[in-house]
Amino acid sequence: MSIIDPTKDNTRPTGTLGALVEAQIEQDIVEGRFLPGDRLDEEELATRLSTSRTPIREALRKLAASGLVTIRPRSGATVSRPSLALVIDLFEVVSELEAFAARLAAQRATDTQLTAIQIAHEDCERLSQSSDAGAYFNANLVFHGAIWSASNNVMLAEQIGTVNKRLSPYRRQITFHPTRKQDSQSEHSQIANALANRKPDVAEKAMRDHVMILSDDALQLARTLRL
Amino acid sequence: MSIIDPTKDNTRPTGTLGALVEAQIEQDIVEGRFLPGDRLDEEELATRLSTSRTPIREALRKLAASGLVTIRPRSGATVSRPSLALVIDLFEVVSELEAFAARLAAQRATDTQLTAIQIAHEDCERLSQSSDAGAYFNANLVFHGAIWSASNNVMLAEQIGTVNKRLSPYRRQITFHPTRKQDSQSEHSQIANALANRKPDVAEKAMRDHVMILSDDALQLARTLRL
DNA sequence: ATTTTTGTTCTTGTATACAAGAAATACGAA
DNA sequence: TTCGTATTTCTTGTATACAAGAACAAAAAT
Repeated sequence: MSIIDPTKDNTRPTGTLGALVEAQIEQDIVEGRFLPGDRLDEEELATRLSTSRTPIREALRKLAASGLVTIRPRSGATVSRPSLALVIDLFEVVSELEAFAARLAAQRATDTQLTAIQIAHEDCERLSQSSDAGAYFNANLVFHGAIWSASNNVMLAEQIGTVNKRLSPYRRQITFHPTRKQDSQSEHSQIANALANRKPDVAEKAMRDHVMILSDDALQLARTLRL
Repeated sequence: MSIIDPTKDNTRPTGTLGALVEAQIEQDIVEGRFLPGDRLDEEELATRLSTSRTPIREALRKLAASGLVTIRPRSGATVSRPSLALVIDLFEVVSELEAFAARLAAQRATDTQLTAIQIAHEDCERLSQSSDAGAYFNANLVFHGAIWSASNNVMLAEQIGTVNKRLSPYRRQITFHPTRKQDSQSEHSQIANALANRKPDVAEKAMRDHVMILSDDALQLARTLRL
């Protein structure tokens, strides 16, 4: 498991690498290379990212503020491992936010944004046939992201993104389910249609249901993993 | 303007003061002693809070992650001064979240939580007569907080709290309007009634409208302040 | 055997030193 | 004067040293 991407140049000595450090750690969590509960040793991270503890600490604080990391005073940082109850709460919040984004998108999306959604939808369609689960996961993210963006509410999009990052450890594995991809696609179609026809109520409901189903799957998984 | 509370002992040499530093700076922003746009000089804060730059920097990073502070690389930190468009977006998000919280509270609040809401409502009523605008502002916050908490969704309550902190510079001054307090109280009554009678739809709508009106007032103020 | 206690080690928390970029200022030319 | 440029100063970014609490392990007592 190589944390550092060998294709990237990590030898550059100067620059504001604090931000890079944060991005790197965040990626490692979101993409599942660090798992919930994993200890994040400052010195270990520092040597691994070839820097000192200072930028690491600052990055960890930021990630803690966003909820991705938990810091216990004098005890170090770990990847957040929220209780099942908290994960349920998070899903509840994100489904409401995404539903709201869909409503706003139906009201406000520009034509360009609508076509972007359509294209993302078609990409999903294509990849739902393929066996590359990771690719479908990413395409799915693009589809949802296009809607957040089409809500034309920057803060809403940001909030959804933050919450989604916290949920990604639990969401990531779901699309592996074979039948789920088919269902998901038909739900996407409903959503895309509602947006294209500018039906806020329909879009909102379709999106809420869609995310809720995802939530249920994720929660079932979380339960079997004895979260 | 004394940033440091003179009643507190700030001479203690040890302890995990990083958290205290963060809380202190956050308070200074939320309570309006630092205004949007104000520069947050690390060394100045360090001497003022009688510590070194390290804890200050870590606190500033955390606050930046929560949106209260903006850090431009190699240029230092300032209190975030979002554009009018962003403030509008934030209000839109928070009104939706609070509306959702009201809906959930109507569905799930325990009897104890309902009475807490009722008591907070009565406190508001009492203080709406008084001339102490700050006291009313705080009572109002308690009333809303009781509802967030009664939603029995920890993450939702947390999110609303975070967004509200970002808006506090713009919200704080509104309750000064004399007629507004009366209207606000009647809106609170509607909300409290809907919750007591467990009418989710009514509670949701009443809360959304209530927050929206506050938003409009705040935005008008923000406009006159040439945000 | 279990539990308590004590000591050691390891990690985090804080302070400080140094490096390096940004802002401000002063100077010179048009 | 005004603009451009060079220089200086100041602040932030990073590394490291030291302090202090927490986790761990070993030993002693029950």
